Amino acid sequence: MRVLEATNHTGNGGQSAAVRLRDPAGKRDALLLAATRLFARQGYEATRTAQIAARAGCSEGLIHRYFGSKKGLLLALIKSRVSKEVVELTDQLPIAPTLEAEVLQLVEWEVRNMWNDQDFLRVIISRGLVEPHVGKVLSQAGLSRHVPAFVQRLKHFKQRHPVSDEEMEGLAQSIKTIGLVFGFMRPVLLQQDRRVARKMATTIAKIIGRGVSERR
Amino acid sequence: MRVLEATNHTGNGGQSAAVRLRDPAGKRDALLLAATRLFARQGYEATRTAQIAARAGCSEGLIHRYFGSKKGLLLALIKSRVSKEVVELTDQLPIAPTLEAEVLQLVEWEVRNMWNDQDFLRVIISRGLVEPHVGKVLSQAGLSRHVPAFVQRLKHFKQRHPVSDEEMEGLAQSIKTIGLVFGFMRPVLLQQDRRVARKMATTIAKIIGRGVSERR
Amino acid sequence: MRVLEATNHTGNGGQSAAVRLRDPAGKRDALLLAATRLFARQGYEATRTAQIAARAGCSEGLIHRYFGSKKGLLLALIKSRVSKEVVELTDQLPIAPTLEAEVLQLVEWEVRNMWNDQDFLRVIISRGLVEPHVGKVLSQAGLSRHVPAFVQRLKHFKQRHPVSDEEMEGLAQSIKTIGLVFGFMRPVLLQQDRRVARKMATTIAKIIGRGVSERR
Amino acid sequence: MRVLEATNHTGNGGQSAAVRLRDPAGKRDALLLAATRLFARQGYEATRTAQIAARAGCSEGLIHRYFGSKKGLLLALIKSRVSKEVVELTDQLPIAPTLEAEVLQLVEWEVRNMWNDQDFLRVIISRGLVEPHVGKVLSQAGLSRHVPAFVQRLKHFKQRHPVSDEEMEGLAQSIKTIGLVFGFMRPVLLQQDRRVARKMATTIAKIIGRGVSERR
DNA sequence: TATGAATGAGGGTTCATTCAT
DNA sequence: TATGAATGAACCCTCATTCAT
Repeated sequence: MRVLEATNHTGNGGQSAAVRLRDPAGKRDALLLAATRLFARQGYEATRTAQIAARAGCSEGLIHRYFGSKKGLLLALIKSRVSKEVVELTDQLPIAPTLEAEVLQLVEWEVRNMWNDQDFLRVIISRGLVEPHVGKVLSQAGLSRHVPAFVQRLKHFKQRHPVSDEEMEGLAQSIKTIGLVFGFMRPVLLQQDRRVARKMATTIAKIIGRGVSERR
Repeated sequence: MRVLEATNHTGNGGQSAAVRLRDPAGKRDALLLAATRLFARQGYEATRTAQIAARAGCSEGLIHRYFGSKKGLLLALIKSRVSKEVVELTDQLPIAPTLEAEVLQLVEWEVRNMWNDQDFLRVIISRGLVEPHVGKVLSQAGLSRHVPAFVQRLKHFKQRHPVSDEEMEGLAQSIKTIGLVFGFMRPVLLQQDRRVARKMATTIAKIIGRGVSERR
Repeated sequence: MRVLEATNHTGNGGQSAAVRLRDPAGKRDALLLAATRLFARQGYEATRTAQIAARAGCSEGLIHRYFGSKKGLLLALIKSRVSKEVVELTDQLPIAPTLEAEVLQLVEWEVRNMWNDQDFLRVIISRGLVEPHVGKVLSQAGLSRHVPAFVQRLKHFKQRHPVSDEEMEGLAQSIKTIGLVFGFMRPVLLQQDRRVARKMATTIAKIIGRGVSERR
Repeated sequence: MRVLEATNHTGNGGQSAAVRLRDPAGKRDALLLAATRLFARQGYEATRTAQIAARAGCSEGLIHRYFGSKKGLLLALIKSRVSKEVVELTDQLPIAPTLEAEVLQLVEWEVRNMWNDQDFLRVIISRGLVEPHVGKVLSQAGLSRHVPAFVQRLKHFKQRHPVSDEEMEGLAQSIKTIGLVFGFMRPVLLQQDRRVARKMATTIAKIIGRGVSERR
């Protein structure tokens, strides 16, 4: 019972389905995809290489040919993810009219992102607790991603709401923090209802928004 | 790469190693302690029962006599921790004069607590990602602990700063959230400098404090 | 949940039941009894010393004090059985009027005996297959027991039915053989219906009886 | 007291031991063969999987790949034996001229067979005493095999020696019984001299033969 | 005498990795 | 290139035996 998650990556649509052998890049990707899912749900150690191969629809030996070892597969998986292009924030998210509204929409965006990235976060958080080397990449790929972009956007409101650089950084970090906790930790780890978590995130976002916009 | 961790952790000073001690409760505790430490640093799967026994200064067989299995040891460890008495908050932390100051001191207290509980958090977070059953206890033992007490304390300021119940809850949750991220996730998982993290927590605490105390 | 098969062996009926400690001979017997039953039903290797102690209502350590080791217990068990007094055959079984009737009643008696001795036979047969030393005692305690007595009884009919010594011996051995197979092997090992087996034994006994009494 | 039993039993003569042979069916058979021998001589429990693998000339892991577990190996061994084709009796054993001679030759044939099957009988008898499920197969594979064929052959003499169906069945069963006791139990279990046992079987066979052929 | 806490050698089994095909 | 049969190191666990109490 093989689950073929590997779809055509070569784009040679006309090829017979039965002769889909010889597709190195496709198998590589299939292995990465299968490993991400399985490592995320069962943990790295509890996942068997045989399982990964089965899910990817190829043989165990290929894991070693392509990635050298099970650990090599894990590292490749993380690397491939980290090097993924950062989506251009402004392209998909216009700046809000007020600072409070901006904080709110950024928090909501983050919460959504963290939820969508849950498989990767599961892998990297559980491994990061054990392998310091892996832990460090979480800064880049998880909790610092977009922070400069956030700061950039928040600066638009500096005129009306003069905020120190320190507070600006704090604000951006809060957004990431809330995203992590209410988009991932609570719904995924604690299995809290997702809507409840999102609601709470919104409430907090409002408090924070008020905290930076209101000045004595 | 096997780390052999000592043999005498029971603190029975100059006693010869060959002596066969008879101390059920002591050995039980020693095993729980050793397991907590090792599970925290290497992960549950990567920790060998032989290692735990060595660190606890007793034989491997005892793990199975007392806890049935390696997994039983993990569960006992979690249970014993969860059932630990919650420290009476007010006893050690007088209520601050202003709401802002209270928020600040609670955040600092939380950050400190999370840091001190890091071994337990490491274990329960990495296991919780894999075993849903374990994940659920984190709600009680980690992220909801003290929340009612926080709310209680914050109500003292209701007169001067009228805050809705929803916001009150959000406020308490923020404190836990900041504690988790800046007391544990950043310094432990991301290996960020502890003082930097604490500083950032303070900054955010101030923003939040202002957010609830200032009203339009 | 201890099964106390050990009843009072000291005969000091007046003793309080609660103070039944200190009864060496009783515990020894209880251990032998428990071991026989368990070795018989589960096999020697699969039986745990803890199980034996529990069934005998005493501690594991006692097995080693009394018998030195688990194997010592097995050997003691066999020895105690072998040295048991052979019941005087004639006391309970009057000689039949004819040779055929005598063969028949001896076969029936043997079949019954083998069935009653099944626990001991189970132990000694399964161990005998593995330990040559143990195997040898089966000759004495199982398949040769009473053979001389059988021959003695059958000689009463020599006058009317002149049978060679060789055939006399063969006749006695047949009786043992039928007893073993239809009193033990078939009902116990093959789980054949006991009455069916007994019936078959009777049929064969008659053929044999005829074989020695009829002469050309 | 560990007995190290060789390494090369596969009969692949001068081949280097380091060569990694690829021969699934061959290894499977080698494991079954090695296991039969070892289980027979030392008992199932006392036989180590490492020992079996060594004797079969392959690795321990293969036992689990092919048979799932040590117990699976035992069951496979029994099954493969039971399903073996029954040799056509008439092909190798012409019917004797008289009933007495026929009984005699069948007994001798059975005694020989039981002796030759001793390894399988050792395994199945000692296991059958412990596992009822296994015990049942002995009926088919041991003590009932050929019984119908015996009856068939004996019917040839019905004209001259009218024998009831019941006696016919008893006669066939006697032959199996004598075969088991004098071909296996006595020489193997009791270590009685084989020739002595065979002689005794012959004597009894004659008595029985006379018992069915002579009529009043 | 009797207990049962403690031991530790050794077992069956798993699984990442290798390599003949 | 791809496979999966074969390996073997190392794990968790069992249990007869020892010994402090």
